Amino acid sequence: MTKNAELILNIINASYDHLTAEQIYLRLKEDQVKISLATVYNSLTALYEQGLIKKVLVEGFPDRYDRVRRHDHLVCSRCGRLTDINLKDMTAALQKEVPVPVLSYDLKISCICDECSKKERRN
Amino acid sequence: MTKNAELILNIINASYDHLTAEQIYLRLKEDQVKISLATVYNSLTALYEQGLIKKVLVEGFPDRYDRVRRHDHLVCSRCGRLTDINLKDMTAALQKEVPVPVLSYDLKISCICDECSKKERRN
DNA sequence: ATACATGCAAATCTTTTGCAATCAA
DNA sequence: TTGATTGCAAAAGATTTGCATGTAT
Repeated sequence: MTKNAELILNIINASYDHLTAEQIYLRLKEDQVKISLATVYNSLTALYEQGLIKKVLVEGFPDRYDRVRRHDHLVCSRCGRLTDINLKDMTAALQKEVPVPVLSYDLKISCICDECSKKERRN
Repeated sequence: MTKNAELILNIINASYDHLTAEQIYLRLKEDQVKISLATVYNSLTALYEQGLIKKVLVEGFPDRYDRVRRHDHLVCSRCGRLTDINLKDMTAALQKEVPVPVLSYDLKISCICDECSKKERRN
């Protein structure tokens, strides 16, 4: 684990913001860390392959990075905002329906976030 | 709805294969349809915006296109293969846990497909 | 005639890679 | 010294776009 990778892992684990590679890069620069975007990407890939972080893919947005602790997501269908939600683990229930071993699952719930709701009510 | 868009919609609705834009393009060419890849992409975007098809995003794979009828997916974590699975609609149950209206949800179950299981047992 | 659909090539965006320079053990 | 890490710039892959041309009503 390189020092840079550790910094990046800390940022991800300390934030609920589902940051993109570029946002992580900018945050590091703000903190006066001398690093390139390529190194951010490479470190993210390494962390991902070690299972230390997760990726969240949403149509129309660059990959966002996330903690590994199990949780689900609300996705705003207007602005793409991701919000964590802690639902009960469904692995066992899903396993009853699936003919092969369930390794994990990914649940995204589509909704309209408060901010976008307000915006729409104004118009 | 243009003739090309209709052809593409028919391909998607007639296949369980979760085709990529390029695969759709190749399938059309096989059928002697004169069309460009750009038009395939443009038509897919139009169909998607009209809510007539869905996209399936999986890490490391180009977008794949799918029917709109509600169903969930098994995703092979080795080869990326997508398999439809018909689980009970969970919208009502999720709504009880979520403080904003649930528009829809997307559930991907990670597993290892039969073919990859066999391959691994051989080695 | 008008508006839309098409195809091509170029542009875009995100991410990955080759490689030389640098750093750390 | 040796091997890993870094940064840069270039490449890559997927998708979108500008624009001139073609098509259908």
